[in-house]
This record gives sequence, C-alpha cells and structure tokens, in this order.
Amino acid sequence: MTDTKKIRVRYAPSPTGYIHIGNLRTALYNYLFARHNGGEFILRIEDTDRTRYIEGAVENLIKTLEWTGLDYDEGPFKGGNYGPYFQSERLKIYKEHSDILLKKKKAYHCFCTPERLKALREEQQKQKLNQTKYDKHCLNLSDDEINEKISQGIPYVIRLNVNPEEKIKFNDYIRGEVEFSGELIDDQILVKSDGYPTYHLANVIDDYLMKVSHVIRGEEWLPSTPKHILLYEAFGWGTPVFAHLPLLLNPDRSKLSKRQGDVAVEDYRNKGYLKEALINFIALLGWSAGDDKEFYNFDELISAFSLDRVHKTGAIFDLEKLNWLNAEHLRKKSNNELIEMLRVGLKESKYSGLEFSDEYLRTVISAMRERVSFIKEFYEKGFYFFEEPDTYEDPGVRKGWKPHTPDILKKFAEKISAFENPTKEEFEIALLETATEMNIGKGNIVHPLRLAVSGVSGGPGIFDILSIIGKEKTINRINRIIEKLK
RNA sequence: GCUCCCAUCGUCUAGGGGUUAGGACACCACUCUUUCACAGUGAAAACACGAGUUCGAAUCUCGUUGGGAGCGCCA
Repeated sequence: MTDTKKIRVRYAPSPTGYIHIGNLRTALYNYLFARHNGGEFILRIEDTDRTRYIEGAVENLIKTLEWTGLDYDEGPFKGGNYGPYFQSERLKIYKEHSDILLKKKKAYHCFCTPERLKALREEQQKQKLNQTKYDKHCLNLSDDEINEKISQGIPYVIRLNVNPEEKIKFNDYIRGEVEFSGELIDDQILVKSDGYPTYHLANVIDDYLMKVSHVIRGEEWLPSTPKHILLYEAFGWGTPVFAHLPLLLNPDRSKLSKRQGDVAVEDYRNKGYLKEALINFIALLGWSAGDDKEFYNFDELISAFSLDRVHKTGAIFDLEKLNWLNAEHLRKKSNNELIEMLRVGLKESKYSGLEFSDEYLRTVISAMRERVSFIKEFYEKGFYFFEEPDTYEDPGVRKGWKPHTPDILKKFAEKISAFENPTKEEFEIALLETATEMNIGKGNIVHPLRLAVSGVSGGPGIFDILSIIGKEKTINRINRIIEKLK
C-alpha cells in the first residue's frame, strides 16, 4: 500500500461535553472531503487539558457524532493502525518527541514561574510593545543548571525555540499564500509543567504519525499555524496541506457563541431538527457546488463536495433557512417514517398516556404534513386531533359567531346523526343540506364549525378534520362550544 | 495595540474583464383554497469606498474604510 498519497483527515475535538455547531461543520467538511475522495476519516480526542476533564464527555461526543451520521474509520472504541486515539494515552510518544527537540536544541527547559510570566506580560503591555512574548530568559541555562533545578523538583515547561529572524510562509488551500514574521511568534510552550503536551505539540506529532494528509480546521487556527510549521521543520518532517475554514458567525458577525443562541448540536436535536436538515444546512454555510441546488441528502453532499469550492468568508448561522430546510426534509419523509417519528414525539408529549392506531396517525399526518416544519407541530398545531379544544381563538369567535349560529350548528349535528359513520363526502352533504334548508351561505356554517371542532381558525380542510375525528366527537364539540359561548 | 484573514440583496450564495448582476430563505402582493398551509406568479432588495490597469472593471492591482479571528502551562 502506498500510504503516503492516501487522503487522511481528522476531526480532533476536545471533549468539552457537547459538539459545537461550528465544530460539526468542520467535522462535516473533513468527512465529505474524505468520503468524496475515497480517503479516511479519523476521530482523535484532544484531551490533554487535565483541568478540563469532564466525565462522560467523550461518550456524549461520540453519541452525537453517531446521530449526525458522520461515521469515522479510525478512532476511540474502534481502533485503527495509528492509535491510540486519545491524546491522554499517547504521553510516552510526546515525551520521546520532546526529547528529540531538546536534543536538537529546537526546544528548551523553562523554569519561570507563572507569576514571573504574568509580570512580564504586564510589563510588556505597559511598554506598549507590539507583542507580548516570552523573553527567552531560560534559553541559556547550562545543562548543569538545568539538571540541578530538575533534581530540586522545580517545575518546568518545555518551550519551542523560535528564531525571530525567520519568515514563515505557507500555502493555505483555501486562502492561498500566508506569511508571518518570526519575530511575532512566541516561544510556545510545548510541554506543560504537568508533563502533558499542549495542543500545538500533540497536534503536530499526531497528525504526522497518523499520516494525516490534510489539516482542515477552523480559521481561528490560522494565526498559530506558523508555530506548527516550525514544529514540523524542527522534526524534519514535511507538512500536511492546511485548509482553514471560514467561521460560523452570530447574527452580529462575531464568532458563533453560546451567548447569542444555541450552539450545541444536541440543542438542535432536542428541538426536533432533523439531522438531514442540519447537515444540509451547515454544508451550505461556506460551500456551494456552483449551481442552484440547495436541497441535498447525505450521498448527494458526498458526491458534490469539493474543498476547492469552500469560500473564505464567515457565514451567519441563520435559523430561518434551517427551519425551511427542516420542513423540506420532513415533507420528503414517507408516511410510515412519519408515523414512527410521531410516535416518538407523542411519547414525550402530554399525550403520552393516550393510544392511537397507525391508521389514525396516518390520517392526521396526511392532513397536516403540508402545514408543519417539525414533528412536534403535528400535535401542537394539530392538538385538536389529540384532545378536545378547551378555548376558542378570539378573532374566530368575534368574526364568525353570530346569535343564530348555535341553531345552525344544532341543525348540522342533527343532519350528521343520520349517518352511521359519515365519510368526508357525507359530512359535506350534511353541510350542504343544512345551508340549503336554512337558506344561508356555507361560510356561516364552515367557520363556526371549524371553531367548534378545532378551537382555531386555521388548519386542514374542515371535512378532513371532521372525518378524522368522526361523528361522535364532532357532535360533542358542537354542544360544548354552544355551552361555552352562551 | 499588534499580527493575520475577510468584503455581491437583511441572510446564505452564483457570477472571477463586456450579464437586464442569477438563485434560495425571510418579507410583501396576487392566484389557488369559504380557513390555514402547500404550490404558482410577481414585487422589493446587493457588487463598502477611492485610485490604478484596461477600449471596458462587481471581476485584476494598490490603498482606505469596515468586520472578524488570534495574541494562555485552553483547544
């Protein structure tokens, strides 16, 4: 196997407890890129911050990822040839590699206390220096001094030794050539005093060892990419292709954040968004195939996706369009699929104690499917299919309810009593006859009748509603509204 | 503040030297429907600004302005 040319990408989240919607987009683009090109998609857990350990976060992350359908080829609980896939289990590897850097003098021990560092930063800020960065205070410690301090148990970190003279240039797949001056780059901490690597070190080592060909990540990493390049160079390794994705934005164009709405994938899941809609939507936030197609299923995305057509501008996460897409995807579902989904929703609703036949739900679905964007709307907008209306929408009452309306409705109730189990057509006949015999327009019956059976003034065709709820309930509800509006 | 990135309707975007600057969401109107929705039709809505290159810039170059991100023993 000529592994070297194989496309391998990774999604490398840190286990914060949930997946940020922006991270899902990053994961999706990695996934689509891999699948489109017959490459591999790796999941790696970046859990090197012990202070942020959250119980169950990884499981939750994987569960959410599974829900979205982004299946990975290598990763936690699945394995692969380049594991382990938890960074916390790769400490030995990082140690070996930081030793190499130390030996090559590309990195050095630093014994400065956090207090000194803080004071240094403040001093530099006060002097209005362009950049606050480490002053290489510990760079020239002799081997003896270093060993002495280590044996005394003085905590230390390992820093990258950056040559300020150097210019770092690289070619970003999405942005083209980007150049940084070495004098602005800090002597980045590579290994923390607890012995754990920082993101920068671990990320570079893992991407190299895992043979990652393309690093596709958010734009927020662009400024620290030179550090990573320097690291690849220090090890004498070639660099992967970097592709920095545009950010997902709040409505005020700042980076998408909690403060301004839901950012966790599970929030959207809990709100009843379809994974198909969410995936479709975020795929289009920063990428387009170049045509007018907007509705995609998963396979269509895989075949249409190309990194070349990812653009550079951040995109606002616009709920309106997501809602529309959700409705579109929902309407594409078969009745049987919708029955299943509706049953799940019903079980979590206030109607959980009630029993409904598939046949009943099917009729409700046909009546409502053009009117809903979410599953829950079947029983929220169409509550009158599941319970008696208790209140009556006010504009409907004021506009349609006249003094003689109760008589009209009573007449209609009489008419339908004559039928055993009236069909939609028979309900219609009953209404027609009522109108003729009382010499009134149909509207005088239709609207109050709708109000009586549903409590609201909008919804499916009146005869659809009547035939779904049936004769008994219709008559009961007519009597009830007459009583209530007396 | 410094570094880097970015700039087409309100939003997502197409278009990359010659276009009536196209589509979608949202909004509005009309049609259909005695309701609501769906659908259809239509309206309104954008190349941030200034120079330069060119016969000709939304498109190429530079600058300005604006926005964003990053500057941690977080990732």
